[in-house]
Parts: sequence; structure tokens; C-alpha cells
Amino acid sequence: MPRHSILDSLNDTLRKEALEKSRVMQFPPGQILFSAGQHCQGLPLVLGGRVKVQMTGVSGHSIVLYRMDADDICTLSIGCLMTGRAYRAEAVVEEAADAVMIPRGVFDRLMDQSAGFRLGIMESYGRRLDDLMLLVEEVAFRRMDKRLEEWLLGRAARGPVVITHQELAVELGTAREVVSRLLKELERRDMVKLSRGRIEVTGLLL
Amino acid sequence: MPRHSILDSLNDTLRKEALEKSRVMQFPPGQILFSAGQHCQGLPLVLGGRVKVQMTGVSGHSIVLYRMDADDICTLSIGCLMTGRAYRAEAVVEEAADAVMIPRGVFDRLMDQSAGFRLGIMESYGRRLDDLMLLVEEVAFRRMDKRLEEWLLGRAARGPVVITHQELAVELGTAREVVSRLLKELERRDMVKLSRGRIEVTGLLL
DNA sequence: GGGTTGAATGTGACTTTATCACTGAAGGTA
DNA sequence: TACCTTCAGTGATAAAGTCACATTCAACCC
Repeated sequence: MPRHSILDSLNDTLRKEALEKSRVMQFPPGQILFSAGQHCQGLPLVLGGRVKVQMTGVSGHSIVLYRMDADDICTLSIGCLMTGRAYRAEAVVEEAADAVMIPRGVFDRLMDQSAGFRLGIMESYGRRLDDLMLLVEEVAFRRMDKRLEEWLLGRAARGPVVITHQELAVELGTAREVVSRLLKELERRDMVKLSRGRIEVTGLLL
Repeated sequence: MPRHSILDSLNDTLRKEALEKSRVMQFPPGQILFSAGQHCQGLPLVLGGRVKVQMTGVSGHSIVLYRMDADDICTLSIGCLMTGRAYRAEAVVEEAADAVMIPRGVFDRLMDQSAGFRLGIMESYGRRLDDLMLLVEEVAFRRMDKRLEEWLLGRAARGPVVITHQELAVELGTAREVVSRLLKELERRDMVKLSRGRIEVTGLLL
């Protein structure tokens, strides 16, 4: 039985109908949920796992925009679903994920029938807008060394971080060389230990 | 009689009710529609004029996120209205604007009763997300000289651009000195003529 | 084991952008 | 006219991005 808080906001009849017409799907790590240029088939409600959403610019550079995990809604899909536009970004599964895929008709019906569902959708939208606004500010004004340190701290909680410099560059929206150099500097200062595809955070405080 | 396409999507009864309970407001240039930290009083439907939405980061720097003009909906307000969060950005009137302010209760009722209204709201949200995603890419990867030239071309259509270097820096999310130097270089190449608070685009092609 | 290969990382040289600290210029007003 | 405030110009330096190439590592195959 899929657990997603936006489904809790539905009454029994609606929930039953929604689940009957939707499918729970499983996605292994590495799977592309959708990519730029594709059209939307339904609204994914993420039940578990983790999915990163990134976009590639005209320049060929990529940047991670945000992540989705348990209890999230794929906000990007809503716009594509309602207006028929194509995705501009790409979603890649990081940790095996499962999601309820709500087809368009059901989505329309839920929006029509349930105030709670509408609230959930709007909340999700609002949060996403906020995230992106913060990202704009971060990219435009914050220093790369601080952003890198912060990113590492956010991941260092449980053991070493498994990631390449190139992937880390996409996380931060910068170049691989910049990441390499900043990491080397941190290593010189004994704040991290580097090995191939792996960063161990040893003494890093914000 | 306010003209806004999202009102056209309502049936006569709903439109009449909505307009009775809403107020058309006028805003002179320079007026702050809302600022960061404030709470939302209602959803503005922009009828005419122009409003820029910008945010100021922790660093104290500002950047323009997007603009609203005739027939736009203040997407940011929706999230704040529905979830009770405070605004994170600031909206400043550039050209005298008028807007219908829809109070929360009416908004809820329209979302409940009108599929067309819902579609309009969702479309607006989708467009805004897209805009912000493009802005992230632009800020992260594109060169400042190209962005500046593009911005100037977007404004040069009717006569000289009246703006200070500082304001232009906020448009692009960079520092005033950077704008000054890039403009000087364009002037050396006879692509613009500079005077105090004014930029005349003479020979600039993309 | 030794050799080959491709991905990942290191680094120098150089350009672009950001920051800091000023100086000078324009335009309004007492 | 003298003063004052805002706007613009600029040198010095640091941070970040770009390009080109060298090196290192791990996996895989004989």
C-alpha cells in the first residue's frame, strides 16, 4: 500500500479510485525518469529512494537543480502535464526509487475534487520555487570554496563520500578543474582525504 | 472592467463574485508591491504596467529574478498564500501598474470551482519554474559580456536605455565595476554610447 | 604477473569575473 | 558659485573558468 502524504489528504473513495488507475513503479539507480525534450506521461509521487533533477545548458554544462525523495511530488511534471510542454531538465535515480504514477485524467479529477490535494500540489510548487530562487542566489553570489565545503558537510555524516570530481562539479555548477583544485587545497589543510572517486571528510567545520 | 485572461476562464457567476470581493489597485512606479519577510495578503493578477521581482542574498547582493506585466499572475504569492510562508523576494513597480487583488478565500473558491482557473494558475507556475531554471543556467555558465549585450539588445528597440550601471549589475547579478568595464569596452568598439544613467545602443548585433 | 586501456585526477598558463579602495565627473541645490 | 550626492572609471589583487596536456589509478585481458 503506497504511503504518500498527499494521498492521505484524499477521502477513501477518491484514494481508492486514484490508486486503481495509477501504477506503482520501481526505478533502479541510474535510470532516467525523464529527460529534456520528452513529454510527460503522468505525475510521479515519490514514495522512496532518491532522484536528482539536473539540466544541461546550451554550453553543454550541467547543474543539479534539486533532489526528490520520499513524500515528494515531481513538481516539474505538473507544468508539463497541464500545458503539454516538454521537460527542460533530466531526472536521474540515485537510490532505487519507487513512485506512484498518476495519469493526467486522474490528476485533473483530484485537483477538481480535493482541496487537500490542491494544497499539497501548491505547497510543493511553492517549495520548488523557493529552492530555485535560493539556488540562483547561491550560484550568482556565493564563493565556490564555501559552497563546496557546505556540500561536503551535508554528505559527510555517514562515512566517506563516493563521488568523482566531475560529478561534484555538476552538483555545484562549476568546472571539474575548479573542484579538483579546491579539494587539493582542503587536503593540504588536512580537512579531507582524497582517493579516486572518494572523499573522506576528516576535519571540516563550517 | 478589469481585463485578465484568467478571469475570462470563469463563468459569469464566479467572475462577478470574484470581482465583487476583490479590489483593483493602482501602483505608481517605485512602489514596493511586497518585500522579503512580509506575508501575503492576496493574489495579484497584473492587468498592466510592469513589476520586477528581485531578491537580495545573504551577501547583500541583489539579482532580478523575473518580471511581470499585463496578464501575468504573481506566482510567488500563491505559495505564500497557501502555505503561510513569508515572501523571500521583493517586487518593485517599474511602470505604473494596476492589479486585481484576490483575497485568499476567493482564491480557494476559484481553485475549487473552476478548472480553467486552475489551469491558468498551473500554467503560470510552470512558466515561472522554467524561467528560474533558465536563469540558473544563465548565471552559472554564460559569459557576462554576452549576457550584457543580450540584455541591452532586449531593451534597445525604442531609443536609449535609461539605467545606471549599478541597476544593470542587479539585472545580471554581478558587480557594478564589471558592468562599467564591459560597457567601456563596448564603447571603445563603437557599439554603445555612454552617458550618465543612459546607454545608447548604436551598433550591436548578436 | 605484465601490459593495455579508459576514466579520473593534477597542474601550468592564461582569461574572465569579483572585490577593494580609491579617484574623478555630472548634476542638483543651497 | 560652492557644495554634495550619486554615478562612473580604474588599478591592484584574488577567485573562478578555460584550455591543453601530463599523470595516476583500477579494471580487464591475455
